[in-house]
Amino acid sequence: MTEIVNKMDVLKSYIETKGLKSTAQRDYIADTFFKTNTHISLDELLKKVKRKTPNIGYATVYRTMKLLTESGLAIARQFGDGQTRYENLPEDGHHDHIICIKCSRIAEFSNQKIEQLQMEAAKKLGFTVVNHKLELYGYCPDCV
Amino acid sequence: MTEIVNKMDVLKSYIETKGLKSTAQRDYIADTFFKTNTHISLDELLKKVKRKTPNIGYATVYRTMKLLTESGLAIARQFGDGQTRYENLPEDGHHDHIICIKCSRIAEFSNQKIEQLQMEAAKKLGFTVVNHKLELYGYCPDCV
DNA sequence: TGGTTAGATGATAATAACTTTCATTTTCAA
DNA sequence: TTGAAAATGAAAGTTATTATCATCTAACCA
Repeated sequence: MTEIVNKMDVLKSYIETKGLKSTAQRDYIADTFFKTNTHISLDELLKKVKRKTPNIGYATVYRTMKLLTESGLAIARQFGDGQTRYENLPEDGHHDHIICIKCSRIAEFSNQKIEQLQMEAAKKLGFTVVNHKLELYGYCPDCV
Repeated sequence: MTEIVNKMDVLKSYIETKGLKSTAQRDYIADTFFKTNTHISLDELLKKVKRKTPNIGYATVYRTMKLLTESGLAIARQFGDGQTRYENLPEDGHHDHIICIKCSRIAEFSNQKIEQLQMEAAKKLGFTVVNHKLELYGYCPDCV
């Protein structure tokens, strides 16, 4: 609950900083997204939003998610199915994904040791890491 | 040199197994791709191929890369620029990528310890890993 | 070897996802 | 309140990918 309020506040302040205006549509789309746990696509989010407000258009959802991505409140990801999927900013820090190649189920995990080794590997090449993406592909317990 | 011959042989046997026919166009596209070190897009590969055989069409390049991907000789990747890029099957085992978010330079690295930790993390969730993708994003030595 | 046929090709059309445009509506600071 | 700036929704435009279709060609066989 406090989570949702906080994200909304972050969004509000981002909007204010950028000199944008707040609208009912954007608020509702953002709120709906913030309450989502899955990696949602634009079409899926649009469908969800339309249940209560049928007159919202695809473009508005698109623009809202673009804004949320810019502000760091959403993360855009490509899992290889040809669609961009949006993920909520995790409260408890970064996590990685493991995707079942049979049923498409996505589980999450995080491993501090891996992160550390990544940093070290990058450093060796003279790179500075600001972000990373780790995806494992395999079979989930139900599909093995 | 032997590398290219081997990959061609693998392709030939894959074609035979599947009951397909061999063609000059496909051979030339595959050969060109095998000699490529970069993560090449369809358009880039088409351009390369057209230098010697201008009458080859996009569709043939597309279909050839699809075939190479199916046969495991190429790896399709999405680095987030909206295009699928194809990478040669590495001789020396799997590697990961580190991408400069300023100049787009892509460096490669591999770390056995990371791979091992991935396996362990997956196992904890009951998953079996068959593949993975690790990308670090940051600044390269020239762009820091 | 020539005929047959299933696969391959190249041009083009069709999709699908994403992005932009534009007329209109809404927000909000003065 | 009002007017400039931003937002919206519908629709059009892009871009990359995939499918279609009329030939063409490889490869097997009589």
